[in-house]
Amino acid sequence: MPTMQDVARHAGVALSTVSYAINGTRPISEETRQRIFAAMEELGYHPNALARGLASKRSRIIALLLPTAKRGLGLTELEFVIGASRTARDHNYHLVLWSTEIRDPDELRQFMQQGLVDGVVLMEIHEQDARVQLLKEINFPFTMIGRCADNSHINHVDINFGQTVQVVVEHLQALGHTHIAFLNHTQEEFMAGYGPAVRTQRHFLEAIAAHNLHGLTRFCESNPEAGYTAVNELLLEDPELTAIIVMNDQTVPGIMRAIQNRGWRIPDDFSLVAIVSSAQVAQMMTPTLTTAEAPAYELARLSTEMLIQQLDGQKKDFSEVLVPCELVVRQSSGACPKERAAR
Amino acid sequence: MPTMQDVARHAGVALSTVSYAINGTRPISEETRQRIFAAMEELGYHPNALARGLASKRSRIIALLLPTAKRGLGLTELEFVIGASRTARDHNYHLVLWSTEIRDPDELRQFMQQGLVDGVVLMEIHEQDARVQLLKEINFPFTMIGRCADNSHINHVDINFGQTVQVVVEHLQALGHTHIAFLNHTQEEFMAGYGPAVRTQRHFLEAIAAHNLHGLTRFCESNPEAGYTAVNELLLEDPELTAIIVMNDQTVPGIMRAIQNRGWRIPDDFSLVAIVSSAQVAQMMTPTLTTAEAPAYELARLSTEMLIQQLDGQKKDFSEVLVPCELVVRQSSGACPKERAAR
DNA sequence: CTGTTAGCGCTTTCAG
DNA sequence: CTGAAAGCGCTAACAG
Repeated sequence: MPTMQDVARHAGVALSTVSYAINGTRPISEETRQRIFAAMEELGYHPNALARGLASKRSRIIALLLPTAKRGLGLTELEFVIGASRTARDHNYHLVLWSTEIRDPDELRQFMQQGLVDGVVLMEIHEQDARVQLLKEINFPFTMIGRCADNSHINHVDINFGQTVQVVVEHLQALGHTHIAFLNHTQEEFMAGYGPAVRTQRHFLEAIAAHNLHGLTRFCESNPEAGYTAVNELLLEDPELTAIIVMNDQTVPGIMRAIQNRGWRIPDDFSLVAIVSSAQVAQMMTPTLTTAEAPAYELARLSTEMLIQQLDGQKKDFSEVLVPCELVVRQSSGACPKERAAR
Repeated sequence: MPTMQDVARHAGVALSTVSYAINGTRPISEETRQRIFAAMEELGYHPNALARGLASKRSRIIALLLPTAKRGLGLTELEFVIGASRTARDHNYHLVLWSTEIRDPDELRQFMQQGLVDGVVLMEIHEQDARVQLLKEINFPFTMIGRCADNSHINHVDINFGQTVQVVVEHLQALGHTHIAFLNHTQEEFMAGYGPAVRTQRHFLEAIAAHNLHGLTRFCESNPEAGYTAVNELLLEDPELTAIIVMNDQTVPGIMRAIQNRGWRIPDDFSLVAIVSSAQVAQMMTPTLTTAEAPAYELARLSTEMLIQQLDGQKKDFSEVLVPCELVVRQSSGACPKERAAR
C-alpha cells in the first residue's frame, strides 16, 4: 500500500501538500493539484482511514445500536439497518453495528471509550432510558429513532403515532365501526415505558374519545396463539366489537383464525388493521392486510443524516421529526356488518 | 480521555509496560500488573482503537457485505447481520456493514484500500463472482456464505441444498406424492449463476430421478401474483401434480390462492413445502407452512468465526461447512389425494 | 521482568 | 501558494 509520502515524492511536492490537496483544506494551485492526483492515480493510492482518524480525531465511523428486543426483530429493524448503512455511505461515513443483548449503559460506555466511533444512532427508546442519560452526561454525539420523556437538546425522529392511529380510527369510523379494540404490545413493555406501546395506546384512547366511539385496549404477547386468545377475550368483554387495530404483526394469523373460527369472514363480519406494519407482511396474509406502514427506511435515513450533520458541525439547533405511517387499505377492512351470527 | 502515557505515569512504569500488560504480549510481574490495572481503573482508561489499529496494522474490524438483492431482503438477511455482529463482538471484533447496490468489485476495492477492515464476509455468492476474483488477487482475507465455481482455498459455509431438497422430496414421497414441482427463483438469477437457484434445481432433478418420480421445474418472480400464475401453468403442464416445493416465501400467498381457487384444500388436495424459509413466515400463513428452515444465524456465526480464526492466524487449512435446512412439518403438507375435483 | 525508542500514516500548526 | 515538523495513541523491536 502506497502512503502519502510516496505520493508526495512521486509528485515532487511535500507530504503536507498532498494532504491539503486531498482534503481541500487550503488552496492548491491547479497545476500541482493535477500532478498530485495523477500521482495518486498512478500509485493506486488510497488514504488510510485509521491514520486519518487518529490524526484528525474524527474516525468518520458511526454506530447503530441494535438492541435485540425480546419480541424478536422483524423487517422494520432490517430497514433501519439498511437505511442507516446506506445513508452513512452516501455521506462518506462507515457504519458499525452494535447488537447488544440488553439496553446496557455500561456496555455502551465501553464501546464509546474506544474512540472508534464519532457518534451513535439509538433505537428502541424507552421513556426513561439509561443509555440516553449516559450519552448526555459525557456529551457524546447521538440521535434517536424514538423519544424518551425528556428530549430537549436531542436530535430525534419517530413515528407520528398520534396521527397514525387517528387516521386508522377515522378509516374505521368512516366504514361505520363504532366498537373498536386496540391490541398493544405486552404489558411488560408498556410498563417499561417502551415508547410505541405507551404513546399509541394513549393516542388511541384520545381518538376514541374525540370521535365518541367505544374503545377497549389489551396487551398481547408476540405470537399467533396470544392473538387468538386476545380476540376471544376482547369479544367477551365487548360482544359488539367489529374491528381490531393491532400493533404486532406476529399476532395477526391468530387473530384471523379466531375470527374465522366463529364463522365470521374478514372483512364482511370483522375488520382488522395492522399498524406499524409493512407491505411485505400485508401481502403475505389472506385476505391481504389493511396496514399503516412504518416509514422505517425514512426514519433511519433522517436519524443518520441528523447525526452526521451534528458531527460535521452544521446544525446548531436540535430538531424533532415525526413521520406518520401510511395507511394502505387492502382487503382486511370493510364496512361494519349490519348484523352478524351470534357466535 | 486518558492515554496510555497517563496510566504509565500514574502507575510509575514505562509506557510500553502498560501496553504489554494490556495485551499480555509478554510476562509482567504480578505486582506491577496490579498497579497498572489499578491505575487504569482509577483514570477510567480505555485503549484507543484507532491508535492500536494503526500501530499494529490490525484494526480488529471486519465487514459484512450486504448486497441488496433485486428480490428484496428478508428475515434471512436480518439473521445474517445479527449473527455476524454478535459473533464479531464475542471475539472482540467490530462489524461494519457495507450495503452495496450491486455486487461491484470496484466499490469493494475502494473500501478495502482504506485499510479500515481486516477481513470481509461475503454473501449472495454467484458461480462466477467478480468480488471473489478481486479478493483472491490482492490476497485480502475473506470468507463466504455461499459458494462459487472454484472454492479452493476459500473458507466458506453454505446451505446443504442437496440434502435439504432430498429430505423434502422424501417427505413428499412418503406421503404418496409422485408428481412434484419445484418453483425456483427467477430465470435471470439462475442464468446469472446465483448459487441457491442453480444448485437446488439440480439437486431437485437428481432426487426426482433417484426416486423415480415425475418432477418439473419453473422459474418465478418474487411476488404473490407470479406464484399464482406459476401454479396454474404448472398444472397445465402436469394435471396430475399434487405437490409444490417452493424456494421463495414471497410467492406463497399466491400459490395458496391459486390452489384454493380451484376448490382444493391444503393439504387435503394439494401439498406445499417452502424451502430455505423461516419459522416466522411459516406461522404467518394459514394453514401454517411445512418448511425447510434456513440455518441463517448458524451460517453467519460460522462464517464470521472462520474469518476471525483466519485473521488470528489459527486455521492453516481451508474448510467448507454445509448445513442443511431443518424440515419442520406443519399443516401445508399431507397425504397425496386419492382423487380430486377435475378443475 | 522492565525501559527506550522508532515508527504506523495522517492532520495541522508554524514558517516561509 | 508551499514546506517542515510536531504530534495523534499505540505496538513492537531493541536493549538491558
